[in-house]
Amino acid sequence: MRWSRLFIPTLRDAPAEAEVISHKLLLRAGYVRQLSAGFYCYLYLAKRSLNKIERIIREEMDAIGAQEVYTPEVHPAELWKESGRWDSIGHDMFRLQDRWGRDLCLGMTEEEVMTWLAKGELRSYKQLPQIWYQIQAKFRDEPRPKAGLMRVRRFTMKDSYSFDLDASGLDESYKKHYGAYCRIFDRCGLDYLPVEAHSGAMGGSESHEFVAPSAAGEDWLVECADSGYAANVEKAVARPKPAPEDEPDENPPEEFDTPGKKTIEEVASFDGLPATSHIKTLVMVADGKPILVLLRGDHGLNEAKLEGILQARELRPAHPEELGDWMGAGAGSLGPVGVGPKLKILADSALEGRKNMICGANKDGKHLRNVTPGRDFEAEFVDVRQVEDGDLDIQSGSPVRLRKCIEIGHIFKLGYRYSESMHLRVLDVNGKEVAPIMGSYGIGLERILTAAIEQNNDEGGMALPASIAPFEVVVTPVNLKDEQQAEAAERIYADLKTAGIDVLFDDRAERAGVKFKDADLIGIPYRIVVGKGIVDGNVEFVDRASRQASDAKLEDVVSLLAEKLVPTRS
RNA sequence: CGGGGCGUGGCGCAGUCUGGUAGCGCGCCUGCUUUGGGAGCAGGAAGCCGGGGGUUCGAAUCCCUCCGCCCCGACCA
Repeated sequence: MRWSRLFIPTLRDAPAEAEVISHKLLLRAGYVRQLSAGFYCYLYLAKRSLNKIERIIREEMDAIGAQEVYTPEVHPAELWKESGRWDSIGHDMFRLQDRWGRDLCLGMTEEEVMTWLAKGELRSYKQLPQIWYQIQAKFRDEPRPKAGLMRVRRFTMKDSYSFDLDASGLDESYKKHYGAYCRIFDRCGLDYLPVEAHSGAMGGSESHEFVAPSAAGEDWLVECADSGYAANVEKAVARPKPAPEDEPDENPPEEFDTPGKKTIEEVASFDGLPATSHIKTLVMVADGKPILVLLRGDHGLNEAKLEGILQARELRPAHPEELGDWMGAGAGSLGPVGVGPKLKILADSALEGRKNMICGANKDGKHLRNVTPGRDFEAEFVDVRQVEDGDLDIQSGSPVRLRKCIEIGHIFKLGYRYSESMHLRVLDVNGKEVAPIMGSYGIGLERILTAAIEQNNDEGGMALPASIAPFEVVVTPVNLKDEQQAEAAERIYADLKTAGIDVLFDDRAERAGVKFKDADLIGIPYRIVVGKGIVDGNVEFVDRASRQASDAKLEDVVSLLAEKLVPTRS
């Protein structure tokens, strides 16, 4: 394409609304423009790049035998009522009504529609397994869209769904996706890794997230270099840093005054014991029912774990009034002694076997000392602790590390949740009705672009991997008024096109500096500069990412580039 | 939803405190010169100062109200 005819509105200054690097560069490089919060227009360059990502995904999905389909973005409410998610999802779902007042929603994921489709058509085990996928807009009314394309209200998703006769079949489908996802992200040139993940509102047993480490990410990845362990922090387990030995005495609990001391830190510095000797008492409300959750004073609650243990749909901290009603004291003076069996008490496993700890007395301004779990209160011990940097890995015993990352894909074993709730059945080999077992698998296309930019940029702009850059190479004549340069540049452009290379020809009547700056900004991986050297038959070949430049013969440059592109094309 | 910030030509900003009829840089258009890392000179176009209401002789500026955008938190497949 000839740059002079294209709409690539680059900016010298980043608009003030942009904070993260990828957002700034997407705007500056003329990739996107924002329509309103969480809604973006994709301009020519972004669309080209997304098309390439789409193509890679399509090739790899087709390669595992998945079949591409397309379902409507607007869904009738009935389907979502059938699965129960019309009520459980809440404000994240865009809802609307048609002219007759019938409830509809915009698709945020497609388990319901795909299960409906399967229900109408699948009759026999002989038709299984099936994997159906689509690449389509998804809508989620995020409470806070942010960071450019990172968290938006309309995005493009590759979503696929597998239907198998039994668990081992699902294993197969799951493995196929796992492999396809690795190949997709490899081909997109991302630094990424699969991690064990929390299956959240999707339900189901096994789940992996594919994450791209990046400071701009919103998720935390827990990893251990020695064992290779990697998990989302929502799911991660590790051994906590040990607490000092407890006092061995066998004294009963004793109340003492702690006027105005509310946080663990305040109480600890008041009573002189370390935070690890305190019990943090939280009152959570799970589907309307109060639960007491206990943690070591220096630990934090992992709500995802708790939600999983309780199988709760909705989990929230208790309101201050509720604390008064249930506990007789406010936050900062709560404790488990004397509370059971009225309230269910869950204690984090780090409290198991501990003695003589300090907790709130359920009287404002008072705490108890010499509190021993198991003796002074009964609790069920569970893992509800949020893993922290420096905790010890279960396998290797080495410290784990926390890193921020961007979630780019997620695969779930759904089990029978949707086939049961929506009554999907096929006949098995004995002529008996059975529910197929399902999996669902998603990739966010814009997240791939965002992660690629976050991972590949410098002060000059983006340096996208060749496989997903909008163009593979830009041809830059330094001075178009120089006939020899103009002619050579035209010829290289034509030859590159003939060779099937995705080439952008910067034929604009701009000075060389402007062209270089723009080419760097929009992130084209290779640049061929046609300048004064052309009198000796030389052009310059520049690698965007490394900024390394070398001379090449005019007649060699096309094959030189073609060779470099080979690994990016498979 | 709670807290904070912002809204002035396409982009970045000043002007608002102390009311007097809008300015700077970049970009854009025309011409000439220039041509290897965002050129120079000359000329030019472009703004209901987010919307509405009020105060005032007079409002970008003061008051009320609504809207939008960004950040932190809550939330989040």
